[in-house]
Amino acid sequence: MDARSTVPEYEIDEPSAGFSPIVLFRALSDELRLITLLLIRRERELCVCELTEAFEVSQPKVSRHLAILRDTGLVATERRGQWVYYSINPDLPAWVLRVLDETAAHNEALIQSPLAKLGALAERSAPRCS
Amino acid sequence: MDARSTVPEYEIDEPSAGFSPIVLFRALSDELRLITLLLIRRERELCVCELTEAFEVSQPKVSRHLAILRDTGLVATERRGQWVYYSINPDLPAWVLRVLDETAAHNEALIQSPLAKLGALAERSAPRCS
DNA sequence: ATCATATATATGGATAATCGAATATTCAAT
DNA sequence: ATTGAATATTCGATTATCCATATATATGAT
Repeated sequence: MDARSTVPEYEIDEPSAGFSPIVLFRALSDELRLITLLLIRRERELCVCELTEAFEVSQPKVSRHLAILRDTGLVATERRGQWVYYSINPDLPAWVLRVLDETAAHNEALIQSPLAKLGALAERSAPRCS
Repeated sequence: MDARSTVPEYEIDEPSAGFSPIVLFRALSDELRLITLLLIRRERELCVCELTEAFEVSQPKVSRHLAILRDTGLVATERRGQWVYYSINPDLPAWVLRVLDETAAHNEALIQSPLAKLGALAERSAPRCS
């Protein structure tokens, strides 16, 4: 019996080792997580407060989903001052990147609204948090 | 508040209309479903009893997951005699096909075991059920 | 040290996903 | 019509997921 195939809960064995597609798809199967990821991909990097603003949801909610994306290995974090910036994990396997590319290219409407709320801030150097 | 974004439970509004990535990824986030889909993609078409054999799991379990794949719009069914054959939905959006291609190409190990149990039956004309 | 801001985590409850087992349904053949 | 094989569905129970709320940690400034 191979029925013991219990998919782990967002934990990955090694930091960037084998990238299980099940773990990947499970991480992408939540709307807020998927949009968050696509938004980060689009904006290069975003901090928690910016995402909280863009989505108009509670900060713990954003933080929790970001933690899942991080544990899955999809995003990397960098603390700068009091802010934590999330970006696409540079060590992401190429095929995963292509999956994200396809998803982003054909679902632009997904990030439309939060992107508008972020404002055209491609050139910002400090987070636009309150 | 846009917290009312409750992702429906494997039901899709129109048969092959807009293909929500969240619904897609949710369908792919179960191991048995993903492997089933990749196996069907690889073998062109498979009936329930073949899959039941390949996975060594109960028939209702296979059937249930196949129903989810069908409701999601990923697979199509065709009844021939007493058997129901499942195949990749020919109307699948191209980007979804590419996601499946990438996943299949870089996770061949996933279907290795069930594929072996199926045996080399590329030329079979009748299902290899019991 | 204290305070304010940004971020992370813990707790409990509600909802959803999954399973095994039992039962229906469908078709083909007799 | 009855039987048998293939497939589908229902049921109750278990488990996983998600949320809101509250609280904890971390950083920077005073």
